[in-house]
Amino acid sequence: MESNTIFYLALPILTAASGGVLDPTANKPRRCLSLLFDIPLKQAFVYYDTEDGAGEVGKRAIADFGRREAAGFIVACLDSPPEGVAPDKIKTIRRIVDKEPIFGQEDIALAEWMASYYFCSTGEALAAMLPSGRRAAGFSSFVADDIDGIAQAALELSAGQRAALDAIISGAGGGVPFYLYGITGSGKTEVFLRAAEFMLSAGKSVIYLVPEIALSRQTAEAIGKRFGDNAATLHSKMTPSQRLSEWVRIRRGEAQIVVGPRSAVFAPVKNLGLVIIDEEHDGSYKSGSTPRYHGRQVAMRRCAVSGAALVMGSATPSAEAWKLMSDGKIKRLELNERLSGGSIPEIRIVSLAHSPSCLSWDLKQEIRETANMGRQTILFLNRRGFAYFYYCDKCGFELTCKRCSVSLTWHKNKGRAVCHYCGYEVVPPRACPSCGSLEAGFTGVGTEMIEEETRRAFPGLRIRRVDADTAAKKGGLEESLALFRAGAIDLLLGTQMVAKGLNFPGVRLVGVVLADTGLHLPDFRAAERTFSLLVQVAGRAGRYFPDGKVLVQTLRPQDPVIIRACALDVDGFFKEELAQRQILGFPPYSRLIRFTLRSRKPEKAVAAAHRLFEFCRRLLPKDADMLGPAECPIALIAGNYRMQILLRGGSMASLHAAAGAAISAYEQGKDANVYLEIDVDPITML
DNA sequence: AGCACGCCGACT
DNA sequence: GTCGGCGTGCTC
Repeated sequence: MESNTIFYLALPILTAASGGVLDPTANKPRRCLSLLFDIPLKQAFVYYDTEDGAGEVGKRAIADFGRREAAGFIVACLDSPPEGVAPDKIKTIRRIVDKEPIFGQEDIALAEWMASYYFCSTGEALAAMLPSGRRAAGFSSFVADDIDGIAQAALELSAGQRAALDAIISGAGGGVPFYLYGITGSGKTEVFLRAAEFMLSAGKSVIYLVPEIALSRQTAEAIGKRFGDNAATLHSKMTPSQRLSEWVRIRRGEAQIVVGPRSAVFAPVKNLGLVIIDEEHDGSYKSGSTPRYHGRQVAMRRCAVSGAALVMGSATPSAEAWKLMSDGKIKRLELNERLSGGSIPEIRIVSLAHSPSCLSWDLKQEIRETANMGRQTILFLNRRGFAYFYYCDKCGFELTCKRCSVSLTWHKNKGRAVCHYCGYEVVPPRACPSCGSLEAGFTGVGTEMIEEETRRAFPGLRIRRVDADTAAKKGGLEESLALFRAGAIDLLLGTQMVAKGLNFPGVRLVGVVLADTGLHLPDFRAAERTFSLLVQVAGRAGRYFPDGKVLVQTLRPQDPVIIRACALDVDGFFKEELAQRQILGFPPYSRLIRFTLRSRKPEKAVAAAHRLFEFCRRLLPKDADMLGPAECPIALIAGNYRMQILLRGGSMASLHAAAGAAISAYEQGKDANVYLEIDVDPITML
């Protein structure tokens, strides 16, 4: 502020009598604070501390920053202004926010590690570590609450559970993470909870990570029942101030077990002994905005630094975890008995090829039968909106990129099908390249369309659709689920969100409307996601309704992914999938760094992408290559055109170093109107 | 990132 | 004549 200068110039005359300029301490160097802000600038800003010298490392401070006021994180205290900063430019802190530091030295070290690994600023990393710092934006995930199972300890453990628990608490891994692998209902949760109880009794703290959607108030309550005041939860329905008060409780050491989504990995627990990652495969562990960290990666770092144990678990591990288990870098603990009594339901594959409707005759028949029995149906669509892909109705042929093995996406304005990994494009063939049929082209399905058809086919049924739009209204999803549980709805239709209804006692039939929609996404993880989703649906469904049925509709009943998912053949799936990944050079056989360049002007984004590409090309290690530059699958978002470059290498260390060098070179003389986004270990590439 | 300054197009 | 678009530059 200019007024500051004026104020100081005017001050001596007014205050000379009371000390002011004549004060002998006036020339003494003043104590300075180094602040980091939650902005993409990788630079600290120096301020004078307040008169009382309340500034301390780890506290937040409000300061005049540019033309506004902002809260910064104090990361250093200095006895005098540092060289290189003009002393007359230094302003004084407005006020100190915290009575006690909210970050310790180890937290700042973790933020610095995040900043270097994820190419963000340390200030952004610190902000992400606070409960109310950034909005926790969760996406797809899949866990039906097992409230009773959490609240009450099982009386006796199975042999498998006992063995797994013993391995974990004896520290048999010697620093190697554990993986609890077992079908739904095999009692993973109980092992997690017992391991947690053991750590607590040993005076150590526990962080229990769950997917975003799993963290309802009910789950939190069940955990509270089991652990009492010892537990802190950070769920999505909490207000920022509630989260902060939980945070403070944890930091004071009043809660030793913290349950929460990915951001809970930063919980400021004392004496961390164990981190649990439930449903390890879940995509919501990866942050979708800066800093784009992966909860699992941060957990591994925290555990490595602190010596804490790490235990993950899922019925459908990620391909990364599966490979690490095969290589012996993660210790696999297998649970293969089904404890909860439920049996695997009948899972039937129904072909939807040549069907004029998206509800097959078989599915309609089963819906009718279920309704006649007075029972309920769930129709499940694994992708919302419309997914367009080239498909031959006659032979099932699908147009994919030869280099990347992902579906090509239809570009109406270009009149071409484009690969969003490498940029390859073709004019879609008029006739099917495989069988010559003319019944080939771009097709798609969506929830609205299915709702319409279902209502037409079953005018007597009480049908409810839940998706992102309807659930966005407050209580929309909860209300629908409550009505469904109460039997006031006969058929529930929707995306992932309906999963919580899978274990309701009235449900008899689960119909997966189109199992292969996900398979057509331009993403090398498409098969993995589809597989995981189907196995989870089948597993959950069979848990509580032994007479239940699962009908899986697909355009490709012969697809091995679909067949293996319906047979719950996890080993078979990964054997083939990993072989495929190895051939194509995708993770887990390589590591990826993704650059996204966005700009108002398409040509600027393109030019910037090519400039960055050149730097990368010159700096890339020998075991690395690049895909792109290509348009992003969603090329235009909010008026910004987006281009992407994918770096792919054998080791993250060398790839990361090259990426860092390329970014620095690119930043010199870059176009101000192009924004570069960096995603290390990306999991979605839309 | 956010915010102000500054310079060119369609409106009360 | 002005309101308002977004390109440019800066933040101790």
